[in-house]
Amino acid sequence: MLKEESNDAAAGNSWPRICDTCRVAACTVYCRADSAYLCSGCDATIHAANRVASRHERVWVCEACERAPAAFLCKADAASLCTACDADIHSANPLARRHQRVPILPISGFHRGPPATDHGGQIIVESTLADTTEDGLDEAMDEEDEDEAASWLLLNPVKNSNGSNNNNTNNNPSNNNNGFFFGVEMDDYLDLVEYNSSSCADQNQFSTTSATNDQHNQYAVPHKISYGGDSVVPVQYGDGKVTQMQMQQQHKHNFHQLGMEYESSKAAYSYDGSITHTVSVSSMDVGVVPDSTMSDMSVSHPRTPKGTIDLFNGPTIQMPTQLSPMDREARVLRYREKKKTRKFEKTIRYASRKAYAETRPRIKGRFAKRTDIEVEVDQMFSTSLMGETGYGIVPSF
DNA sequence: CCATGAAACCTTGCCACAGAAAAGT
DNA sequence: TAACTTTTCTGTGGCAAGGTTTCAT
Repeated sequence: MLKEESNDAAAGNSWPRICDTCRVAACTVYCRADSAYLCSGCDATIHAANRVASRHERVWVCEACERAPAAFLCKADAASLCTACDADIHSANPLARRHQRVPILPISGFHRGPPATDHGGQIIVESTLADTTEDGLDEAMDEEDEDEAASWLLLNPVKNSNGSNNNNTNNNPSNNNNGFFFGVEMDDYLDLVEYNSSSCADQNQFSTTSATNDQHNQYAVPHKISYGGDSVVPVQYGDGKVTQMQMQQQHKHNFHQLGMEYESSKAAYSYDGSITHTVSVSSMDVGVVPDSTMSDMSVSHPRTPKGTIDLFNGPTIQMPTQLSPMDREARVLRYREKKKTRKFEKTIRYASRKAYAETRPRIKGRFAKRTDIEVEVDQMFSTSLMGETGYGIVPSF
């Protein structure tokens, strides 16, 4: 099975293979026409340059070794794997052998953002026209966006001082958090990490000055690189429409981004700089909080004890106290870009775990212990299935 | 227009277990 | 230092309980 959350590769430019073009970022795709390994940004730049370039066939780099072009897509893991890794991983144990794999399809056209697979395991290629269809609506919402975006710019001292968007009852004047805790998300949308880059010499590639919108898109949605190997499986429900629940979540996400007003939240923060151990992220939050953010945090910080968030280890993010008009405009623009790419679908990070969870016996919704008989039956089933097909198939329900 | 109760909706915690990562030898 | 073993921790889905919001009266 694939390794989980190994961020080592992302830390300190120790990627197995870097982009052949910029040489500052990890490669994510391999262009067959150019025989080049490219990062997302360079891939977008190069292959959006002209029609000929856009026809170059590319494949994702193997998510396991991150060195070779992917040859197979494992449906169970939703992972793109090279031939060697595929053989290695799927010969590890009988369960892994049951994973269904299909030859990976090349990417063509101009794709933007991270790899995503649909239900059929095919790569979703975003059209450059996608944005233009939103323009009308986007313009209509510009004014609203402006206000909303402004509310996100908590660094605005007026906003902070009047408390209109902050129910924080802590009146301690020395408290400079002002939403910084909750800025785990805010950070993602406003790229405050960039302000940290100057004080943190060993920042990863995201702090490079050539941050394009494409790179921002990497933050906005889970990306395979963030997990250093295992896959991300976006989940859509039913006909793919955003559910009411998701809409509400978005609403809360928009207006209670800082968690100050979200009363039902279980997160128990204390504003004197400590966090209690009851921080809880619901399953819905998984889709709301970009995982890349979480992984970014873990890039430089080792795993913390269960139930804690280690926000105070490591370098302190320096918050600018004033924003110039240009800074503000840039932030609003970036905010809008990310708003377009927000995804509220629940993200399944480990499809194999999902498969296990779905097969697991339950009592009133809770997982229950498997009896010996059930284990035996399961083993018999898997053995006979593998005997018949040679390849294992993860059962679908 | 306000108060009250009911209904609908939403959030959270719980459970077992495979597997990844860390820690120990 | 490498190899191996043990321990710790995470993520997964369905249900129930309890909290919140909405609506009718």
